[in-house]
Amino acid sequence: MYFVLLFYFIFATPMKKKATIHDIARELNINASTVSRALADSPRVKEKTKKLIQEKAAEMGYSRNHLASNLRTQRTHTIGVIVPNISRHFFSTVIGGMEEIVSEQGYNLIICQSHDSAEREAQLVDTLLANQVDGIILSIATEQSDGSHIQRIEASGKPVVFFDRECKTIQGHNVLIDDFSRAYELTDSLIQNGCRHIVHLGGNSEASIYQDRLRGYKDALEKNNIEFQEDWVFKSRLKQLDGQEIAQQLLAKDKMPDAIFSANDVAAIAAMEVLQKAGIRIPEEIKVFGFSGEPISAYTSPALSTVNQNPNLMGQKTAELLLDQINGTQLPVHNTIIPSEIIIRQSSLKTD
Amino acid sequence: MYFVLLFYFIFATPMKKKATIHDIARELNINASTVSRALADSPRVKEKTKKLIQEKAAEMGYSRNHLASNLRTQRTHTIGVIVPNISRHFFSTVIGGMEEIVSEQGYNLIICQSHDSAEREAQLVDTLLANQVDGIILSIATEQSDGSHIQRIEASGKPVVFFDRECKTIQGHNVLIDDFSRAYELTDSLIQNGCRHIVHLGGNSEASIYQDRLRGYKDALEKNNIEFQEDWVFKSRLKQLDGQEIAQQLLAKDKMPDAIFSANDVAAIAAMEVLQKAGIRIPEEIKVFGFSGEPISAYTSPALSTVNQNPNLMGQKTAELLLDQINGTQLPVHNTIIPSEIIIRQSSLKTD
DNA sequence: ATTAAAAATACAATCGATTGTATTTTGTGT
DNA sequence: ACACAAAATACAATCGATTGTATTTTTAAT
Repeated sequence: MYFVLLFYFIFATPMKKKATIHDIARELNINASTVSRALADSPRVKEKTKKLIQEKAAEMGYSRNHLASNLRTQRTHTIGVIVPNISRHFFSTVIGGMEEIVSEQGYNLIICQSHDSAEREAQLVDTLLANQVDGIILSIATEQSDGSHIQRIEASGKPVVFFDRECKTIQGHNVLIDDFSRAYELTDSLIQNGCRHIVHLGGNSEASIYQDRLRGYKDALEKNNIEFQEDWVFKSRLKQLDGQEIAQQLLAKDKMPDAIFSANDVAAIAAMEVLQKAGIRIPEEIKVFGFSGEPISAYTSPALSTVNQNPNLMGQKTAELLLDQINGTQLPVHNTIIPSEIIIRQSSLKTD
Repeated sequence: MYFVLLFYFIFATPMKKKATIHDIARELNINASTVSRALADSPRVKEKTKKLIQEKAAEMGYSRNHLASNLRTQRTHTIGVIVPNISRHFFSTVIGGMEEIVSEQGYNLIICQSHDSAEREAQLVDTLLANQVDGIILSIATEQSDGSHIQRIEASGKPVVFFDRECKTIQGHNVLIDDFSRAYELTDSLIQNGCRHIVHLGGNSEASIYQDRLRGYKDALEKNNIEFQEDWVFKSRLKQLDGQEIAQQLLAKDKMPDAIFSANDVAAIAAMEVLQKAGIRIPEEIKVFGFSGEPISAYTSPALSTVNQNPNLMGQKTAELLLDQINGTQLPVHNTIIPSEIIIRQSSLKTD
């Protein structure tokens, strides 16, 4: 037995026991509650003993155990964030914006990726709730789901804010851009530049953003007296491969479109490359318009027209809204619209 | 008093008290410890009562409180990650790789940004330690520091792995690429393509990666009998603005260089744009080589030569190494080198 | 039926900090 | 010096789950 202890101390020395308030209390012949109050700078402790305790704490390398503190106070100062994919520029920028806001108030973010899987998203929600986060920020997976995990958040009473993808399962705060208007504007811009046969690369039709972009497209066609054609719409996950495949399909057709409106930049760029390799000139023969404002879009040749979604601002607003809820400033549930604008570049311009 | 309670229940209804193991125990006239064991599927509980308990738990919507559990077990299954900036493609991809690995073993990541400030980094380290993370992954800020916060990690006995930026403060695991060799190779490649006057845009000279890239550059010059000139090296933070300013400085000189080796892509692209706007043709008059493999580099015109750092793999290896340490598989401290390769594109090619 | 062994469950301490209440100490006025 | 209020500190319960030990119940063997 002693042998084992010896063994333990020799080989596991890094495992130093951290000092607790009780250790400090013992050293000073004082009660732990006083130590706790002193370290919290409570007026209930005499200045002199406060100083004594704080010095001893520093000397012993004390650091408050947040687990214990959080358990007692029922607050963790931690916010759970679930996004489809952290390495997409849009999302990492949104998160950057959130971080700016929450860190000012001493909050931390736990960031998780759903990879657009509803099942994983549900898992993550449960983990976050079990970890007692103070609130959840969620960009819902495009994959269809019964929304039961969303209801679990609601049942927990924890504040939640949705961004980018609107939540229809429960009444909650959504921070969005006006996908419909931007889609309308960009489609209209293509038409003004002479396009009459505009193909749309759309995303999962369960997701509100893709529904709205499609609606904007349809509406612009209608207003310009262009008949909407079902087979001009290609639905996919809008990954690089999807863009490439759809471009191939277009190349195989008798009649090529004179424009492509892709619901994201990744697919737009992929399609553009395939078309160009096949000898098609952009924007002369086909104009292309993307969506989501990836930084790459400025560097493609020709530069890709797209939509700036102000992701940093979106992150800030989302975080502010959540903190307001956490702090009890009960705001009426509503949707916040973040300003956005279409960016017209070479790829969609008229050429004479 | 009752009135206050009434008020509370009417207006704060979302605040539902979650069921605890004690609640379940009370309902079943059983002891909480048995409930705890049943939910952990311990063999010490009869199958019949286990089922009873699990059903009741489900019925009451029970969910384990990780705070309490973590406090007792002294493990949080949470890993703290500190990176300079989450929205840089390299880092978000590294994090993606980490997440793939740790989520398999039921771990979560707390992701923080240091913005390359040593002070903020130190703060974050303390917060993470106070939150009792099971380990820390760190890409050290380039800003100089006394390294005291690194020593605090060591003192805590918590496992730590460094990646991308080597830690010289303490002996620890580092996951790196061979910056020296890649810098050597790319400089040599420029020389083979006829360049004799190669300017280097370097980063903070405290950071090992920038030291090594500079060394590779110097070494390649020396091996090719080209005299190293101090004023060919421009040190900066390698942001967009830095690249632009340095390009302006170059334009103002009597004799322009015939190549630029930038220690990152952002500065390389910024410089390239300024030079091109001034009428200089790339790669005909000046060849440019970047570093870090930003996706944008493939889309600039001309496409930018760069170095692929395999960030996803780097994240995976880093996470594996940390988990090994957490799980007690004590590996000897060492540096892990992730394969990397130079990507030669249009911007650095010889033109005849 | 008796009893030892094995199985199942109950008890109680613990993790570390917080906080309402009780107690002791200090200070003031007379 | 005494009473009394105010200030400072101590006590003890609590947050919710875990776990070593003690106790009760069940099973099996004689």
